[in-house]
Amino acid sequence: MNLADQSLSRIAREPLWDRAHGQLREALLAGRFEPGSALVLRQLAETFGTSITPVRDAVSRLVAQGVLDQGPRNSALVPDLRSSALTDLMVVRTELEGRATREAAAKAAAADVVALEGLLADMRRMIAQRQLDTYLDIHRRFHFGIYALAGIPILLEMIENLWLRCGPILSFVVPEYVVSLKGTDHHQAALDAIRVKDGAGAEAEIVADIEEAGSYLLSLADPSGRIRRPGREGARNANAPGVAAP
Amino acid sequence: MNLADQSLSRIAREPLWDRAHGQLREALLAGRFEPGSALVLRQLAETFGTSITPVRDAVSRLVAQGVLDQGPRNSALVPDLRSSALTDLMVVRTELEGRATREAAAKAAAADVVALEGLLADMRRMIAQRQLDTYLDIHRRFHFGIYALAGIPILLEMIENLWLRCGPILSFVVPEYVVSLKGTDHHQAALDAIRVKDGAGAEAEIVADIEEAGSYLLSLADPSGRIRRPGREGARNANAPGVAAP
DNA sequence: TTGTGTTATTTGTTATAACAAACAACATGC
DNA sequence: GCATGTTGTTTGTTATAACAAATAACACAA
Repeated sequence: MNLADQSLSRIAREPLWDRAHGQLREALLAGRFEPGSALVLRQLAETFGTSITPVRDAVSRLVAQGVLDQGPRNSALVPDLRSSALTDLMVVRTELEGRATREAAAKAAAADVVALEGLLADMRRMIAQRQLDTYLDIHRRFHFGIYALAGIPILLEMIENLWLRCGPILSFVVPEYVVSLKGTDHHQAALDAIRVKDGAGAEAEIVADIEEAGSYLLSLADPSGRIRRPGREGARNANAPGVAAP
Repeated sequence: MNLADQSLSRIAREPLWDRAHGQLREALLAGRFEPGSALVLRQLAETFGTSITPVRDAVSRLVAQGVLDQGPRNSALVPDLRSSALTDLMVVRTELEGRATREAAAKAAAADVVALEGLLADMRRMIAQRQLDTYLDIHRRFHFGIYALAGIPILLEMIENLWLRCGPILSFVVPEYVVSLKGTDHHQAALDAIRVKDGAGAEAEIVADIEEAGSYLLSLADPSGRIRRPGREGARNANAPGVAAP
């Protein structure tokens, strides 16, 4: 055995399609894609500085996951959620995230609760400072921090998939709903319930959190059922804004 | 308008990768792939009579859906379910299929129940005649017939994904468990509950059905947790047996 | 015999080009 | 003027070849 084994770490090889997939995922979750817009392979390939092959791979995986819709001509569209689709999504989310929370309450250690408490404090700070982009990120880490405690990888994977499906409109809650601090009390209450291992209580709070945010989003629907971004400024650029080349 | 509109029907264009994806799906569900075996792109391409491009597309979609595992070198493996993974899968399945059944009971019409009763009769006949391959198929149609009544497309899609994940070992229940008719009473009871719109009762029966079959599969696990096919005859051929060229 | 370096083979990844279907713009004919 | 056919452009699909990483087989030296 030589010195190398102690100081050098494993080199991870990440294919281009994997990086493209990751970037698209993050962009979706941050709401940087306009609902209803089409993802054009050659355009994205140019943005990423690759050929269309890895991009096609990344996009088709997203479609397979149900994160992107497939439009006419097998094109990939950013889902333009309607009221009914959102309602359905909420049914599955409450079911799965509720169950995960219940399991988490049974298994959470004191240290886990402390860590989550820290995230909660961060969330409050981000709102106070109007750092709404990073708020969304920490908020996500808080929820998934709970779900991870359940220790059921497959459950976690499916919940992640559901969030990705909501991705394009998730950020719609920021300007108005989040700033009014409406969700935070449910978060705090859920965490308090987890601390005392009250599984049913924790589940109820998380479900309430999801349904309250869902109701707000539903209230944004226009008569046709399409859910629109509440802000007054126009729609952002449709294709891969903010997605830096790898 | 001319005669053509009345006699000719829409021509559906189905890409090669879509057909490959469909065939792999069916083969998985029928248990024609040996758990733990690797899917080799060039081999499948030759089987299908295409280049590797559409095959790669189909396989990568399956991996993205979590239906296939990814092994070293980004290769695609038929999942070799261990006890813990199966247990986790059962948690999510009972949660989702239970909810779907409850919703179905609330919305089922008399005609729906009649149709399901027919499938149930078919299932009994298939067992009696030892047509176990077609039994599995009708059994699947029975379950999904119920879940479809819930009228929640996203829920249905996720349940389908869960079945695909169990696919490689689903057929393990056939030789011993199914023939003993252990599951059929739950099926009948669930349907009876749906008929009288007893959502909770129907849910309980479906959950019991899933958990009973799950327990049986769990009992097949060897000391390492790997779940083996109960029959005495050796493992079937690893790569795409019975998958006809398109 | 055992450890090590080399080579051949396997297999997923990427780029590229040819292809085909859909759509839009335009021109043509009644 | 409106319907219809034509053409060009856009864009996803497929085949092919070159590539790169991992693995296995083998040869050679200590």
